[in-house]
Amino acid sequence: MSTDQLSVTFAALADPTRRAILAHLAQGEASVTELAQPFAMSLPAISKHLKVLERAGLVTRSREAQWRPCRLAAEPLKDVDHWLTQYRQFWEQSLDRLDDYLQELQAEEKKKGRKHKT
Amino acid sequence: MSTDQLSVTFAALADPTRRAILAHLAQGEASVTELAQPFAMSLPAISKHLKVLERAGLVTRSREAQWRPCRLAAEPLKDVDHWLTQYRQFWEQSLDRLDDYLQELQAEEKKKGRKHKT
DNA sequence: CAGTTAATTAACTATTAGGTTAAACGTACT
DNA sequence: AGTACGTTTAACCTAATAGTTAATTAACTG
Repeated sequence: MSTDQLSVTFAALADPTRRAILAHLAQGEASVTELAQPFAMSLPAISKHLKVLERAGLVTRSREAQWRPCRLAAEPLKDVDHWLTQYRQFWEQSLDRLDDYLQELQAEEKKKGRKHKT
Repeated sequence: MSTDQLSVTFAALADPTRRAILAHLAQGEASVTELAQPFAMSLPAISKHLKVLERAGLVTRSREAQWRPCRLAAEPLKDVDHWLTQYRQFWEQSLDRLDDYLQELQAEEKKKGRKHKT
């Protein structure tokens, strides 16, 4: 795996379990066992997923007695969002083209309408 | 690797070579050799990267004589953008909090101001 | 038809990812 | 001190990634 920040972030996001964990954390802090609960997967597996998320900077952890509560950290997602901006025109553009097309259709309809009226 | 669309897309993006290829294609259509040119990497390696991008739906290809020109397809990026929306509040929120803080400071300033006036 | 150019496929190698079970660690409870 | 709870580490397995070189396919060119 590449080690640049964006690659590490994308790699971390390329797993449904990890994305589900992030979604859970979006609701607020949670312990490892809590996070593991929805999955048919051993605790060490979840622990590894968390480590991946942590290395990507998407999760931070504190210590509280024997628990290691996890929190969402959104900065890398912000970076992804920023990276996306250079491509946004490509789907907005096609919407614009669809818009153009629809407007053209409407214009056509108007013409026909006029024709029918005359 | 997981086979759901989003995982496949993120995995495809988790490589700097592939992201550079996308950036190149954002400038317009290009052949495999053209795309390979900036990299110190064999052609088959690029071919494989292109296949990954193609499977993720990020690139489409046509045939033109012995060339197989590649084009950017942005739909999966749109999906990523959409997925991100559920997290946008997390970095906008912190800006809001900064906003709140600044407003509080201002309010404080006003109070002081009033005090001085009275 | 022979040769050249563009790209892919095949076969191989090394590394990493994602999972397992079993053992160890750290803290709290009695 | 001993036990229970929450979590991580160790050791291992399998499959997938990312790269290589060599051979192959496909289309144009003289």
